Parts: sequence; C-alpha cells; structure tokens
Amino acid sequence: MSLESIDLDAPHHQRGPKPAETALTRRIDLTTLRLFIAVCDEQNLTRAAQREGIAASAVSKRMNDFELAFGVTLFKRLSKGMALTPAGEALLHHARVTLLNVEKIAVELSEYSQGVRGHVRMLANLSAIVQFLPEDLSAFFSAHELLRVDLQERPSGQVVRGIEEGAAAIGICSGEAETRSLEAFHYRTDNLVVVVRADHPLAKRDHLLFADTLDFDHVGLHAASSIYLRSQYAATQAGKSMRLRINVPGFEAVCRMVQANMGIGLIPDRAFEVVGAGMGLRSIRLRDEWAKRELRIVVRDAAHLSSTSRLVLDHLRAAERPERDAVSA
Amino acid sequence: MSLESIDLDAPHHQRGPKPAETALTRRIDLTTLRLFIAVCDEQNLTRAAQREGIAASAVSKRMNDFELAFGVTLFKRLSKGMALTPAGEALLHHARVTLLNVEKIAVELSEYSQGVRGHVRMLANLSAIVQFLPEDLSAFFSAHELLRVDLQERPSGQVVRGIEEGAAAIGICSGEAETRSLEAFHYRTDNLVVVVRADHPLAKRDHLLFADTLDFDHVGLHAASSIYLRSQYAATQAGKSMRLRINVPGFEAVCRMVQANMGIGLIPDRAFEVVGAGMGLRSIRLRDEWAKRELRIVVRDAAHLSSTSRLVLDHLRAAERPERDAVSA
DNA sequence: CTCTGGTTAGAATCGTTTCCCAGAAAAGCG
DNA sequence: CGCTTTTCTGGGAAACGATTCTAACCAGAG
Repeated sequence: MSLESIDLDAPHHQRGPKPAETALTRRIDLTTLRLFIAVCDEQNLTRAAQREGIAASAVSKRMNDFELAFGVTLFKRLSKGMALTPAGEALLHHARVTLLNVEKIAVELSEYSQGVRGHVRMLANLSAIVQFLPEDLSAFFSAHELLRVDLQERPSGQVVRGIEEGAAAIGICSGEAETRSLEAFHYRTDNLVVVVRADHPLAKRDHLLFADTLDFDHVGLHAASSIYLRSQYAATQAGKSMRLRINVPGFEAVCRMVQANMGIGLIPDRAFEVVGAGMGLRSIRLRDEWAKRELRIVVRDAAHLSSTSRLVLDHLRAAERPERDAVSA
Repeated sequence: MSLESIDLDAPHHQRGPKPAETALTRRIDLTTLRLFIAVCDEQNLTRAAQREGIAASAVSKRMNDFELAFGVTLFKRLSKGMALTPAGEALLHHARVTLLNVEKIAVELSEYSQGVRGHVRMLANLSAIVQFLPEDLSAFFSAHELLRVDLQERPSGQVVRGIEEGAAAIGICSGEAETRSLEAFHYRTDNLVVVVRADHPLAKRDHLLFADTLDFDHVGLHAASSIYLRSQYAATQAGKSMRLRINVPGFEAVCRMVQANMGIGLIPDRAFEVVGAGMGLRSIRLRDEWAKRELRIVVRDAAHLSSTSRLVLDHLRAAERPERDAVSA
C-alpha cells in the first residue's frame, strides 16, 4: 500500500458511474453530520441532543444507523460518555468543512434573496488589493449596487493556481507570475518607491537607483512576495547585498517599521499613498526599469465567463485607460 | 405545524447566535444539492430526473421548494429547459464543493470499514517529499499496514499556514520558515549539491564553494522555493550575481535542464540521488555552511494530537537517528 | 442502590415520492 | 397558416418511508 495513499486525483470520466460509492454517498445527510459534530463537541449524546433540540434516542439511532451503514465504529461508548475512534476523528474533520460549506451556501443565497444579483469570486495579490482594487471595485459597485465580490489575498503564484482549479473566477497577479494555461490581460502598472523617515539621509532625493539604497538597512516584505524576490534579485545584479533587518507581512507594517527607524522600505507608489501618507514618511521614486511593474488579470476562459464575472472583468480592464491612455475616439 | 412552531421551552442558551442562519442552513440537504447539480448539468429537469432515477415532478418540487425557502430564483424556466441565474451559478459552485467533500467522507469511511485503522493528513515541501518521505513513510506503513496518509505538496510557507488552519495535522517545512505558534521538531538535514554535466569544467571537483559556481549559468527552481531564495541571498552575500537562464518547477526538471546544457543546478543531495542519478550528471557537494539545511516537522499541538498522528510524528522524529546518532543501548 | 448516560420499542407524525394530469411553448406537418 | 405532436415544467392526492417522540430498559461508577 506504500504511497498509493498519496492523493492521486485521477480525473475520472465526466460523471463516471460510481458503483458502490454512490450508494454510500446517499446515506450521508447533513442532519446526521450536524448531530455527529454536536456529539463530538459535547462528548455526550444526551447533552448533544438537548443542544440540537431533539430527543436523545433519535440521536442515538442516527449514530447507530450511520455506523451500521458504513460498517464503522465512530465512538467508543464509555460509561462517562462517548469518545471518538480514529474513524470518528476522520469523519469529524470532513463533517466540519462540509457544514461550513453549507453555511456559506445559506449566507450567499440569503444575500441573493435580499436583492443581490450576482457574485464573483476573486483572488488577488497584496499589491492589487492595497493599491487599485478598493477604488476600482467601489467604482464598480456604484454602477452595480447589487453585485458582490468575494476577494481573497494570495501570493501571485497561488492566485494562478486558484484560478486554474476553479476556486475563483478572476485573479490578479504579478506580471512575472507564470500564467500557464490561463488567459491574461493587462491590469495596471505601478512603480516601486523607497520609503524613508523624513530625517533619513536619502529623504531629500527626488529619485533613486535601487543600488543607491543598498548602503542602508532594509525592511523587507515576507519572503514569498514578488517585491521581496525582485529586489533581492536586483541587489544581486548590482553586485551588492541587501541588509535586511526584518521581514514583515504587509505594506503598512513596512511603513511602521520604517517609522520606528528599523530601516528603509520598498513598496509600490500607490501603496505608499494609501497606507504610508499620514505617517510622516517620505517616498522616493525608483528609476530602475524593473521598479515599474505590471499587474495582470487572469481568467480561465474569458469566453465562458459568467455574465457577472464578465462585467467585473470588463470593468477592471477598462479601469486604467482614463488615467493613462487617452482613448482615441 | 411546521418544525418552527414546535418551540417548546428548550432554552438553548448554549450557542444560538445564528437565529435566522441556522434555520436556513437546515433547509439545505444533500439530495437537493445533488438534484440541483444534475439539473444544471443537463439543463433539463426531465433528463436530470431520469439520470437520478426519480420522478420529474419530485425534482421540480424540490427545486421550487428550495427557491421558495430562500426567496431566490435559481433557474430561468425556458421552454427548452432550465437555465441558471446568477444565484444559481453561485449555488452550483458551492454545491459542487460540498458534494465533493461528502464523497471524500464516503471514501474515507469505506476505507475504515475495510480495516484501515487511522488517517493522517500531511503537508510537506518538495525537498521532504522527494528526499525522505517516500522511505520514511513506506517504513512506517510496513509497521502499520492499516494506516493511511494523505500527503500534499506545498511551499514551506503554505505548509505552516495549512497546519495552523487545521487543514492537516502534520507538516514538514524548511527550517527557515517561520513556525509562529506551531510546535516544531527537527526532522532531517540535507546538503545542497551542484548538478553539472559530466563535461562541465566543474565536473571533476570534489567539493565547491557556492561562490565558485557564480561564473556559470544557473538553472533555478521556481521563485517561491527556499532553495532559490537562499541561493539568491548567498550570491548577494558573496558580492556577485547569479546568472539565471531559467526557472523550473521541480528537481527533476532542474536535472533535465542541466542535461540539456542550460546551465548548472542546485538541489539537495538526496534529491540528486533519487531523480538525477541515471541522467549521466555529476553532483558536487557545496561546502558553504548554509548549504546544510534543516527540515522541520510542525504540528499545532503535539500533546493533543490524535493517536494516529502521534504514531506518524514519533516515527518521523525517530527516523533520522539510526543513520546519524548511534542509539546508546 | 442511585446517578449518569446510552439504547431499544412502538406509536405518531412528518416529509417525500409517485402517479396522473394540466398548461405552455416549440416543432413538425398538411 | 393552423393544427397536432412533442417536450417540458408544475400541481394535487394518496401511499410509502423515514424520523421523531415518549417511556421504559440497561449498564457501569461511585
């Protein structure tokens, strides 16, 4: 049985007939799962029954029937209550995530019942979320009040993966991330700036080359961030090293650290305007070519996007033009 | 008299913070979700009913009741069949995920019914999976035939996150990853080696300093990998730059690229033995101190681990000793 | 023997399915 | 063009099946 158990997700045929599996799948129902969780929580069938507002005997029957149906013992019946077996623990984990999912369904559908007309799941990296999405999405919402967006932050690589797997419809990632089989569109460009205290030797400069900053301590973003990766690489190219005092998660944290005199930071220009403006810090534009970065929109298949997602996609794609390219018409 | 009206005493102070939500959650059941998916797939209620082996009117009723319960329209009823509304699409997505989960439950419980005694979910980084886990786990399975392990590959940072969130019980990540609130144990150490073609100028060397390799083109791992990060940093420290021709995902791909004369590669020693041995390549040990790396086991709370997970944890922790530390007995 | 906690039995109840049919909209056909 | 046929979704009554309830029973610990 060696490594067979390592998750091999063989893509079965469309809806292959699952001979015995289907029969068992049908014997699972949410009420049973809910009760099962209650019993696990309380380690006591009677209390679980009270909590769920149902007779204890009914709970007992459900648990027994379930065990019988699967030929599995979920609990050890002790005189003091019920204790999970390993099989029970396995079930508990899956039951929890399943019910969590069901709650999501209820919440989302309730929103629709209260007038929401569409839902779009999005993944985006930090730069996009901090700099552009708030305004773009709020502009979008003012035109489409009844739409909702579920936005989650992920590093660019995970964004691509999430879109590929269908976890979300629209993703925004760094232009350097491999988009593999996905369709990609230009979204925005930003420019990295150096963040320094007002009393820093570099504070009076108008613009800089990254190499000029390498004589000072740096505050870095977390290691998976593309800014961190890119600046490390640039330091290497310059034949110098970057003196990192600390790595923090998020642009605001970078600014705080800069404020606390831990070093200088490197963040996108718009991010500085948003999170660092009121902190008495200075931002200095980087002239290096790589400091001008692209953010891209990725989708699995633009042609088959849901109408709602398409609205969002079109809006995001159109968002930049008024600011930079004059529309020729 | 529906169930709501039978609200006799039952003071549920326990946890009733979801007044309306709970009620709605209870109106969702898996049969309805399954039927709903069938209707979406077929875009036709009658065919969906046939496929599920049930009367069409029953399906119709379920769909209508469901829509009524949530005050939502899921389908546009066309004369040619049923077409999803945005609300329907949202539901479809979640319904698919939920049913997939339920199938996992059925599969896993079936395994238990066929004798499996325990299940452990693991996350590990690539280095661990390629180098050590196959042997360690297979040794483990030969001692515990009736246990199962679900192993998924993730970059070290995501491993930590997954363990924190309870997505898995045991994680293995780079020693450099921040383990935050997790408990961490030593797992193994490996040593990076330089992979070169047999006809490469460095091929005859017995050992190297990383700095010696910087005059040659490199084949890099994907940007999130700790090897890539670490070697970039080392190049910086050495005051040189690393000339990267290409980044690839996986040790075998690195070796293939080296074979194809794209440059030299940097991978762990054991990984070379496993994936690069038969490719006519040479591996040269790196003497740099940082090239000796640690892999760590992380868990959320070793004291409260399930008995099955504990077996795995103990096995993994004990795995290295026979090779390095002689047991004093 | 008493308390806690789980299980069983039988009756009442509730929900679901089925069957049959109606209405509505295309599609086929003279 | 009008008529019939097909296809599809919805509605109602009866039958069936599953779940629940009450009440009693059982088993171990203190």
